[in-house]
Order: sequence, then C-alpha cells, then structure tokens
Amino acid sequence: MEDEVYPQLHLDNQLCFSVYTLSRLITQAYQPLLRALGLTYPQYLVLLVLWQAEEDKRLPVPVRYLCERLQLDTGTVTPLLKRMETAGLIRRARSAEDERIVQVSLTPAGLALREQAQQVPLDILCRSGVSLEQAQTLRDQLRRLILQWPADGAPPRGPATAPGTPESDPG
Amino acid sequence: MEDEVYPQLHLDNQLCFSVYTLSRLITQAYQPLLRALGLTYPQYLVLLVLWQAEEDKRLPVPVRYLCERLQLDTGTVTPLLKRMETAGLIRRARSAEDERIVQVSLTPAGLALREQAQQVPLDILCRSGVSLEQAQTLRDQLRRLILQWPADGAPPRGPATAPGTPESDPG
DNA sequence: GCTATCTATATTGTGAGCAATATAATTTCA
DNA sequence: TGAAATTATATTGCTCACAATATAGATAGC
Repeated sequence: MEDEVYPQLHLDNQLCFSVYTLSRLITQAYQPLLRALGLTYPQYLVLLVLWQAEEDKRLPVPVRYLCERLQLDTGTVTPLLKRMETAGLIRRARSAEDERIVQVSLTPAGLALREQAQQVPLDILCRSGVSLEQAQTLRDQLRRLILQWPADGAPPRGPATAPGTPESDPG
Repeated sequence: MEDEVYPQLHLDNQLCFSVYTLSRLITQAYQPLLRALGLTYPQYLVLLVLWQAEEDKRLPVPVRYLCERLQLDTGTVTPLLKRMETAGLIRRARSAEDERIVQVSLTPAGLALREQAQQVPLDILCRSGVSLEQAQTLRDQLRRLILQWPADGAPPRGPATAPGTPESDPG
C-alpha cells in the first residue's frame, strides 16, 4: 500500500475554503437584518450602489454600471433588477438616446430604505464581535488582493517565492 | 435639500463585499482547472473531504460529517451528492445499523481524480500571483475569524473598540 | 448607404445555497 | 412499553451565479 498523504488537498489548508466559508457566514449574518427590510443580500448590494449614485446626483445609471461595480454579469443582474422592480424598489427604463441601454433609478421606497439600512453595517460588526480595526485592516488587505488579481485570460504568473514543496499549500 | 452622505453604506467600504467578491474570483479561477476534471467547485470541496477521510481510513463517512466539514446543510449537500453519484464519483448507502444514516464513500474513479487534482491548489496560487506567505497569512487570519464567529442565535456583542462614528464602517 | 462589427441587455439552462417543511428511524423517559 | 422528543436525511421553492447564446441597436469602414 502507498498510504500517500496530500496535505495540499486538505480542506483546512485551502485559502479558497476560508474565503468561501467566511463569505457565506457574513451573508448569513446580514440575512435577518435585511429580511426586516424585505431585501436579499445581492439586492442590498444593488441598493448600496444606487444610494451612492444618488448622493453624487448620478442617477439613473445604466445596467452596465451596476455590473461593473458589483462584478456580476447581466445573467445575474438582469433578473435581480427585475425582482427589485417588481418589489417597487427601482425603476428600469430604456434610454431614448441609445435604445440598447436600460437606465436604472430608485423609487421613493427604494430611496427611503436607506434610512433603515443606515444602522446595518455597524450592527453586523457588533454581532460579529470583530473589532473595527480588524475589519478595516482585513477589508483593505482583501481589496488590494482583488485589485492585483489577474484579469480573466491573463497569462499564469509564478508565485512570488522560490518554488518548493510547501506542506500546506493554501490554494 | 439634505445632501446627506452615508459613507458606512458605500460599497467599497464594506468588508462583506470584499469577501464576497474575492470568493467569487477564486471560484472563477478554479473553474477551468476543475472543469478539466469534470468537477464543479463545491463538488471539489466534497472530494477534498472524502480524500482526506480516505487517507485516515475513515471511509465511508455519513452525510452529516460532510455537512459539518463544509458548513453546508442537507438542502445543499443531498442534491450535490446525488449529482456526484450520478457522475460516478461517489457511492451512497443507507447504514444497516442506523437506517437514518447515509454513508458516503469514493468510487475508484472518485479516488483516482485525486492524482489529477494534486497540482490544482499550487496552480491556482501561481495564476493568482499571490505569494505563498501572503496566502498562508491570510488563510490563517480568516480561519481565526471564522472560529471566533458567533454561532447562529448568539447574543450581540459590542465591537472591541470604544463606539464612535467611523467614517468608513466595514460592515 | 451598406454591411460587418461591436455593444448592451436579455434569455436559457444548470448547479449551487438556504429556509422551511417532511419523513422516517432512533432514543428518552415517564 | 409506548408516546414524545430527537436525529438524519430528503424535498420544495425561491434566489442567486454564471456559461452560452440570442437579439437588437449603434458604430465603423469601405
């Protein structure tokens, strides 16, 4: 028998699994608060973008802008926006100048939700027991990692260290 | 007019959005490699657990064990396992001693995939351009955060710092 | 001006995630 | 022992994600 061991394939050595698990944990933490506002987590993200655009007097915004900000494609965003329109949170309208474009804006109800959502991020922070410093540090670290992430189709780059046989390879 | 500003609701100030985005980016990076093995990302995670159990001679394992390790409920895992059974990767069998339990084991095909998967984590690391140290540090940081995360239904805890009005609240 | 190309959005189909509920087997304990 | 509670898995219904494709409007070259 071989009895080979593959530490690089052990679940708890994977960075991907930690990120995946934390992402679901955070979403689950938001869920009860957002449910009180009649929102799902992705719908909340759409509203974050629209509320911020409203602050800057940039409403309406095209669907394309939402896709860029959220890093989601139209296959996800279009049905999401349809549900939000049905829920009375947003409006969608074809642009007159360029009929390919659908412009998205907030309804009064969608805008009004911002007041109720105001407390949500801090509330989550409190419930999670994470310190503000820890959260900010981690956020900035992840944002840098996301920014340096290779665009899809980019050529493979080597790891920044000399190659070896790491016992626990956090792929 | 009010012209109020809500920095705590700005998308890029949210820790949740960074985690969510990175999680999807990583999954997308795995996708082409796993596709070559005929796997989806969650199916790969199931195999990681089963391969490790095989190393320890603990196969078969109950569905409950997979749910615990992956932090997923049966509503996700049961159909996932059914698809993997159909694909010939695993076997599912009711336990004789306790007929509530379904024991999951690897088929030869499912076990054999481990050889091909061996290179995947390091391959992802290379493509991502992240250094091994950076990945390990981040992984350990996230694991600590996940471990300290409150169980569902736990009472709200305050943030570890004095309350104030943080400009950018990473909820 | 006409066709090829490009751009913006929508649609289809599959596979997660997850809440809520259902079903059936086991255990508890009065 | 026998009903109530518990445990393990499955099912249903809804909402993402995302690849692949479709559609229609705008733009570029010739």
